[in-house]
Amino acid sequence: MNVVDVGEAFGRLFAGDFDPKAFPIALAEAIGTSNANISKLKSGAMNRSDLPGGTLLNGKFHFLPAESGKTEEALETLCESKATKTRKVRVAITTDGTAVAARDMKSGEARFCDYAELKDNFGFFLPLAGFERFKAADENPVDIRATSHLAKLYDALIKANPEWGKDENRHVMNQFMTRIVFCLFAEDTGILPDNLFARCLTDYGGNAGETAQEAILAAFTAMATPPDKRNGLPKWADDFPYVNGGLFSEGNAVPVFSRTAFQYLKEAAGMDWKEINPDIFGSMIQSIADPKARSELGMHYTSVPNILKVIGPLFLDDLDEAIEKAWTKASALRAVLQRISKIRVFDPACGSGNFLVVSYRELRDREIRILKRLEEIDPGHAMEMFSAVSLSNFHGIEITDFAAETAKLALFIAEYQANARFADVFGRMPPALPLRDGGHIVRDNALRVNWDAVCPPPDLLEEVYIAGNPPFLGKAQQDAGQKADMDHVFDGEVQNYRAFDLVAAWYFKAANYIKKRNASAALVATNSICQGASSANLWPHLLGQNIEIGFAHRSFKWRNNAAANAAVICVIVGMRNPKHSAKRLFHDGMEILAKNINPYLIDAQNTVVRSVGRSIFGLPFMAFGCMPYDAGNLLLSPEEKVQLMDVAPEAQPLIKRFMGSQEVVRGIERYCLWISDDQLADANAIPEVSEKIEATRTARLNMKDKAGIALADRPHQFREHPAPHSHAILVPSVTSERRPYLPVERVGADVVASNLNQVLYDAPDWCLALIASKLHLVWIATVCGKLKSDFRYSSTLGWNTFPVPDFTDEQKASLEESAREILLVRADHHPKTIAQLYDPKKMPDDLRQAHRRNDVLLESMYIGRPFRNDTERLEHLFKRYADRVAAMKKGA
DNA sequence: CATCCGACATTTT
DNA sequence: AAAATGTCGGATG
Repeated sequence: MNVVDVGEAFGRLFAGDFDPKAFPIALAEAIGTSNANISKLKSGAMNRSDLPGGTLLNGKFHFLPAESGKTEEALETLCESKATKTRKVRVAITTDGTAVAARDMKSGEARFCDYAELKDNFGFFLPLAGFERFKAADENPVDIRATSHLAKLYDALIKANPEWGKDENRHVMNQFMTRIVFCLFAEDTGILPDNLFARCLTDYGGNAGETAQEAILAAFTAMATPPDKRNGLPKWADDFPYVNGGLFSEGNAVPVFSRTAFQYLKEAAGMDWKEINPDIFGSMIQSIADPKARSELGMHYTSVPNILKVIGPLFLDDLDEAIEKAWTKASALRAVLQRISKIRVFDPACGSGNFLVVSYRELRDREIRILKRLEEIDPGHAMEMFSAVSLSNFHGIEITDFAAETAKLALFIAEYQANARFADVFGRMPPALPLRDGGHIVRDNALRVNWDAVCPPPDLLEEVYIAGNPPFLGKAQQDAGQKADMDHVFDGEVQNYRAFDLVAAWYFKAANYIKKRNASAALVATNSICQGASSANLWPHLLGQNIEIGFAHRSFKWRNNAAANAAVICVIVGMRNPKHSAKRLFHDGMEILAKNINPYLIDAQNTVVRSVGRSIFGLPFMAFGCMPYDAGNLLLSPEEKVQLMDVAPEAQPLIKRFMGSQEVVRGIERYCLWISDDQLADANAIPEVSEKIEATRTARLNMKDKAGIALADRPHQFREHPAPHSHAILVPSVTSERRPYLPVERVGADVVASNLNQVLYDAPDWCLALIASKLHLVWIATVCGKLKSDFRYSSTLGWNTFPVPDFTDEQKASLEESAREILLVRADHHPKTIAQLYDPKKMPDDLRQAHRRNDVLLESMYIGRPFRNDTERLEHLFKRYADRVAAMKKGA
């Protein structure tokens, strides 16, 4: 049974009306209980429930049918049942046929939905079928639960108040959610009297939330109004103190509550919000409410471990070193305190403020540590000051209204929590209400505003650290506004910038900001900004202005606690003004001290490899494959080919094999129509073929780009239609990074190479020996782009720049011999595919040997012996490359 | 004309 | 659900 099966079973078994007897049996069936056990459950022999009418399946679920409208009570009964505990029940579930209420006893998470929606909630029950939901070890489960409750609340409210989901009302809805979060947090931390808000809900919200709207409205109005100006409010609302700080000042609309919405709100109120991390939940709430991030559900918030990867090497580690040095001297410690008070943190893409929150928390923690130490070594000189770390030293820019609001709230909560820790140690704390001024968050477009205006340049004693995780967006995904932003940042300063990822604009502005100032910057980015074309085109402009890379985290997989993670590989690059201190390079949990960190994030000189149209070492021309541009109309699966041959055998000469990356690597069979101009009349005479040609014409005419529309003129052909040739060497353009050698294949004239291959038409076989070498793989892996972490072969960046010595004819001949040897060994293993043959764990010994001989042979032609390791390979290749480029410049 | 790219997309396990 | 691994079309220079 797999996950899809469970989903289907839920859809099938819970489609009809509710039957209290059949329900638990259906549930048991849906989670894959064996038929034998289902019979026993039916007969009652296996039912371990201690509740009348209940059904309990050991270790799985405990079910109790609820009276109409009483699901909450029934759920409580289930959770308190002794059998639930002793029988290790995972999920308690009840329904009255209209509403469903369930609780995961392990995680504590609850789920409420309509009976009809049960099938859409099957994910909640997956643990019963043996599929555990992901939970990271290093982050707080309370955050996740809180977010999930709030997300559910948000959904339920929008469902009950469809007009609140409209764009024009979004700000009001956002504000409402922020206020709810404030209340939940405040009543658990003593800012509001204990459980005041929860009591307001249970006492005045009605049984199923009928009067929740009025009750919450009264509470909000009270908090927005000083006590002496309140009138017309119910008496109980007087318990709510006046909260200013802008949080409740503007409007105070409250939506109508459905029963489900009310349940989720009470569920959220029942949690202990003291333990909430403002850094995480802030961004998750934001993504719940932000329509753009809505589908991404917290995908892009930066986890605390990742934030620490940025701010640790950026300034915290250095600060810790200073504290360590000063540890025994009060005056030195005071100097560090003074320094901490002058540190400013600036996140130009702050979202809901998690970088700022974590930075604030870390600085306050260090301050508390120093103050504690000062009391030990210099008693009697108590600090007058409460804390020298001011929220006004934290600057942010955020484009969306709700996120900016959340950032202010999150910073306030962080301050409150830090004050509470301070009180734990020193026993004093300033009053929490009314709210004071918070962080300096500007709602604006970071690529348009002058950063100096948001975060004034540091004076002699100050330090500014830029940190953040700006949005990543490839050139093809940017909208017109974002492209205009790119123009605004780069135009006239940098060439070829239109191909950059959007995040590059933040790097550029950050580099400009820190230049010649007591400031440095580190941002999270997609790894593509340190690969291929971006390394060559972007970084020389950043490093050219007397800026260096002080530290970097090489590619790591994006990960946070959101349900669905963004699929991207990231890097973090720290930029600074030149310094003597060590340069730190992090990778796979290791840290190395580098002499220099270059734009590919390796410890080497700042040489970048630029794309060129022809090989600068005289290698044969490598062409781009043929792009169908046909919406699939000119392509044929093996079945379609057979079909076509059945009805129109005369189409045979128009059909060729079609190979992209997959077809080369995994031996997949695919065909296409390949029609030369003089075959066109024949082709059109076959109705089945002419139909496909017409379909291609129509598809092209409907394309967005001009090039596509222009191609409608010759709908019988692919975009590329190379001259006839006798054979070709194919190099897949994207392939797995795990293989020890790049896949490469030699094919005859009967094959069309798609745009997913780079092609050497009619080239000598010694080229194949080059491509199949370790040396070439190392070069490609370093200077070409990647898709995630997989190799992306580029002719202009990789092949045309690949340094080779001037081979003699004998050398070429022996390389050809070596290439054929590899092909022969492969043939011996027929019908194994390249994917199977080059699986790092299963590669056959003879093939490995053939490649090793090829490597030894080739490398000896470079330096008279094989290279010792990849470092030596790269060093040598880069030197040859740089020499060549220098020689060409001289010649030009 | 000729590409490099994808806070991915789709398949495989 | 998580891991593996390469489609397809196009904006850009």
